[in-house]
Amino acid sequence: MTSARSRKDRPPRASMREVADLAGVAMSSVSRVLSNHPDASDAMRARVLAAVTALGYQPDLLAQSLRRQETKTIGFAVGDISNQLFAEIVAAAETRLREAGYSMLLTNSEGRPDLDAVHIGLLHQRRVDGLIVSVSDERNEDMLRALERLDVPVVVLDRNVNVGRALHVYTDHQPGMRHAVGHLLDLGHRRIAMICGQPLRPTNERRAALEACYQERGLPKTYRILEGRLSVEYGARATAELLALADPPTAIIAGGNQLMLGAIRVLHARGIRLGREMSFVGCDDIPISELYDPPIAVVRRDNAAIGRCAADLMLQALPDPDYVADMLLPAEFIARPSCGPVPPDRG
Amino acid sequence: MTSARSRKDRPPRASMREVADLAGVAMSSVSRVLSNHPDASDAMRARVLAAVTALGYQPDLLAQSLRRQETKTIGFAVGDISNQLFAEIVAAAETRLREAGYSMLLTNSEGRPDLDAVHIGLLHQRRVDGLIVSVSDERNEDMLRALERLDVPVVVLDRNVNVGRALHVYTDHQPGMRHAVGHLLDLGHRRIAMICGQPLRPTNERRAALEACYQERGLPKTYRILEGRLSVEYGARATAELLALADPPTAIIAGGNQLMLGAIRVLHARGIRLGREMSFVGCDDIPISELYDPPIAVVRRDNAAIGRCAADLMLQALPDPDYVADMLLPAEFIARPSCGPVPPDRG
DNA sequence: CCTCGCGTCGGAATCGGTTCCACGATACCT
DNA sequence: AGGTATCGTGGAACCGATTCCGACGCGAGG
Repeated sequence: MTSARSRKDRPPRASMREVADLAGVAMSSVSRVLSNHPDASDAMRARVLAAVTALGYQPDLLAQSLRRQETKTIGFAVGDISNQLFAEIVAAAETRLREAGYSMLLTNSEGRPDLDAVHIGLLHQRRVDGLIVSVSDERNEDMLRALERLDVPVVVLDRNVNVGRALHVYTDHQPGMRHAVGHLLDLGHRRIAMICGQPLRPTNERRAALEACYQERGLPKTYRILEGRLSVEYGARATAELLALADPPTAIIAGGNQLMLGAIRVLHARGIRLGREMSFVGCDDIPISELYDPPIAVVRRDNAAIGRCAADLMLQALPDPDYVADMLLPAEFIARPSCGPVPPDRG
Repeated sequence: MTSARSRKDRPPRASMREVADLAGVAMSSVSRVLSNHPDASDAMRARVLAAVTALGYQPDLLAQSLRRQETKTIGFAVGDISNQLFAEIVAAAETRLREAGYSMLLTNSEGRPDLDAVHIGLLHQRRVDGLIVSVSDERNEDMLRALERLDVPVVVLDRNVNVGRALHVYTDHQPGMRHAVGHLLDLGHRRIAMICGQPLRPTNERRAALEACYQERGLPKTYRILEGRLSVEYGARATAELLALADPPTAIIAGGNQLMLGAIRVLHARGIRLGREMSFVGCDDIPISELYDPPIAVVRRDNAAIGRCAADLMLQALPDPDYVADMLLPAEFIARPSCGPVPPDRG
C-alpha cells in the first residue's frame, strides 16, 4: 500500500541507450533531439520525446561533462564559510552562477594554507570550469603552484595573488579606513591601535591607510599595530593586551568582523563603555554593530556585491580565456557613537 | 623570463593513455599501479610511477566517477547559506565529508520551495552519492517527488519529511523551549507572544512547547502566535504588530535567529528596554545575543554538531543502503537578563 | 618432456553520452 | 534523365578512466 519503497528495488534510471531502443532510433538521434540540433525532423522529435517521457529519462551530467569537456561547475575555495562575510559572498555568487547554469563545488579551508593548496588541486582534478578562491596566505608556495597548474579561469577575492591570468575582485579598503582614522584623529585620538589578522591584502590596505593618515597630518607615529590571526580568539587576546599596556590606546580599530567580535567581547566584559572610555571602529556591518549599545562605527562593504561581481567576472572569462579584468569595490565608513572624544584625563 | 604564461599555451594535462605510452605499457597496467592492485610487479610499479611523475599526471575524477559509478560527491541543498545557522552547519559537514574523501556540491534555494525541487533534481543528475537537504516547505509536491526519485542516501535536517529511506537529524526543540516558557511564566508573564516562521518542524515544535506549558499549568490560552516567514523583515514587522496591539504581550519569543534580529531591531529603535518593559527570548546563540545590552536569553543548539551529525549519518549510509537512523540533538535554554519580571503596571 | 599453475600483463569492453562522417533519399536544376 | 545539393539518419569513434578475461612466461611436479 504505502509507496515507501527502498532505494534498492527502484527501477534503475534509464540511459540514452534505452530511450533509443524504445523509440527505435539511433542514440545519435536522441542526442540531437535533446540538444535541439537542427538535424532532427518533427517526426523524430515526437518519437524521441515520447520515449523520454515514458522512461522519465534524464541525461547523465557526468557523462555529458566527460564528453563535452566541460562540467558546468565552478569551484569555490574559501577560508571559512561560517564567517558571515564569506557566507554572504558565497550565497550571492552561487545564485548568479546557478542562474547561468553552473553548479558550485565548495571547499572550506578552515584558514589553513595547506588545505587551500590541496583544495585547489582537488577542484582541478574534478575538472571545474573555473575557480573562485579566497586563500588564507598569499605567499604559500604549494597554493601558488596549484593555481599555476590550472587551465581554467581563476577569480581571486581581495588577495594579492598574481598568477597566470587571474581575475581579481578587490575591495578598496583605504578610503573607508582613512575616513575612519581621520574621524578618530579629528576627535582628538592619537594613540590609536589597530588589531589585524594575517598580512593579507585587506590587512595591508587597512594598516597602510592608518599610517598614511598620520603621515599626511605630520603626526608622530603614536599608533600601534597588532598582527595575528583573523579570529575571534585573537581579537579578544589582542584587546586584552592593549588594555594591559601602561599607556593603553584611546581608540581601537578591529580589522575584520571576527576580530571585532573578540574585541567587543573583552571590552564588554570589562565594562568599558565605547565612545567614552574607549573609542572603537570595526569592520563589516554585521548585525551586532548597529544594535550594540552604543552602536558601533564600521568600515562597511557590500558583501553580496562581492559575490555577484566574482560570479560575473567568471561568467565573462568562461567563454573567453583571454578575458582579463580586475574589479575594485568600495568600502565606506559608517560613523556611529562608538567613536567619541578622548576622555579629558587621558590626553 | 617571467613564468606568467597564458592558460592557452600551457602543456595540456596528461591522460592515462600518455602515461602508458611513455612507460611503454598498457593502460590497464597504469591503472593497476595507481589503484594498488596486487597484479603489478615492482618493476612495473617503478616504470609507471616514473612516467607519472615525469608527466605530472593526475587522474581525471570525472572519468573515474563515470566508470566507477560513484562521484565521491555529496549534494547539500540548503535554504539560505547566508544564515549563520546554516553556514555553521555546512562548514562542519563539509569538513567531515572532506576528511572522508567527499566533496560538496552546494545549492542555495533562497527559501523558495520550487528551487528546492529543482536543486534536488539537479544534484541527482549530477550523480551525487548522497544528499543532505534542509527544505523550506515540508509539503511541496515537486520537492517530495524529486526526493522520491533519488536512488542515493538522503539526510534531512530538522524537517518532517518522510520519503523513502531518508535519515533525519532532528533538534529536540521542545525541552529547551519549554524551559524558556516556564521561565517566563515563573516570572509572571501570561501574555507571551511567539513569532514564528513557516510551519516547519522547528516552528511546530516551538509552538507546541508553548502551548503545552500553558496547558500543563492549567492556564488560559493568553498567549499569541504569529506565523509568517523566517526572515529579518518578518521578525521586524511582527514585532511592530505586537507593539501596536491594545494589550501588547509582556514577553516575546522569536522562533529563529533571523526573526530575533528583526525583533531586536524594532524593540531597539523604540527604545524598549529588554527585561524591564519587555521580556525577550531568541533562538540560536548568535554573537549579538550574548553582547546585547542586556544579554539576550536564547534557546541554543550546537550548530556545528548538527553538521557533523548529518555528515556522519551520510557516511554510515553510503556503504549500506539499508542503514536507517534518526538523530535527536538537544537544544537548551540559556537564561539571560532579557527576561525579567512583569512590570507592575502591566499585570 | 609435457603440463599445470601462478604471477603479470595486454587487449577490449564498458560507463553514458556527443559528434563527425558517410550514406540514402528526396528535391531541384539544367 | 542525370547530376548535385540538401536533409535526415545511423554507425562509429571518442572522452578518460576501470576491470574482466585471456594469454604468456616461467618454475615446479608428474
